[in-house]
Amino acid sequence: MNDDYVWDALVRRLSTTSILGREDAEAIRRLPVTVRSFQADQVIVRDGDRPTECCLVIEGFCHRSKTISDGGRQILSIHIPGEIPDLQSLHLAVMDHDLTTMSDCRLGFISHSALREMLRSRPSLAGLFWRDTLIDAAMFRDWIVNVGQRPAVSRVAHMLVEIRERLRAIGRTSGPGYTLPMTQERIAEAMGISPVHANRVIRTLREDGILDLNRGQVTVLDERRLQDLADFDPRYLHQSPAK
DNA sequence: TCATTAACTGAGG
DNA sequence: CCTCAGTTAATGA
Repeated sequence: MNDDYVWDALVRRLSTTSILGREDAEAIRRLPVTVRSFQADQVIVRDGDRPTECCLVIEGFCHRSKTISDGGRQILSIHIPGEIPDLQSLHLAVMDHDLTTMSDCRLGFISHSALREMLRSRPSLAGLFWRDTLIDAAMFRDWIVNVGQRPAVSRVAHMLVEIRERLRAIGRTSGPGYTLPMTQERIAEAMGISPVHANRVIRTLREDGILDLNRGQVTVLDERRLQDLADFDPRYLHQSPAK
């Protein structure tokens, strides 16, 4: 049940953002986990739920979102393997947003009690998970700035660069492109623009020879201009351990 | 279902 | 007047 691959992305990610000792890594790998497969667009945890376990993304992409009364949905964050998007449910009893799969996913569920026990007995890991939560908050701040201040073309460019850098950190991409299973409608929901405008923005990126986005396949055509447009400073990802 | 495009509209600089 | 973006609607893959 504790197949190594389940934890690989998480251990790799934590080793990138923090200093993860061998014993701490082994303690993580000893956590009891239930692995389940999900299809795309399945709600994992719903706004208002009171979860008793946390969800580790093992394979696939998820997002967190909130829906307002008129049905409009804002995607708040995108999650890749090695992340625990609802870690907050460990300390906040009631979910204040939805967690949904964006692609077919393999997810690992870890009980709150097992996580609490591990964090109680290993203060170094408690500190490390705290740091992870703060990085999550830093990413939210960046997301707000992106959606609130940048023009739509930069917004999309910024998000695509961020996801690429995060995939790189866990060794899931290296070349000039990567796979991101998002429809234009979902990109629109993430960027706070209409689907039609998302389409226009993507066309602009393609026509300007900066980047192509085709059925979930991202291809970078001009790295320099993409960086310029994205206005991307990776500091907020905190991918190097604090000294 | 998802992507594409045109046409029109309005806000704001 | 120009750019950006929302809406509507038609059409294509």
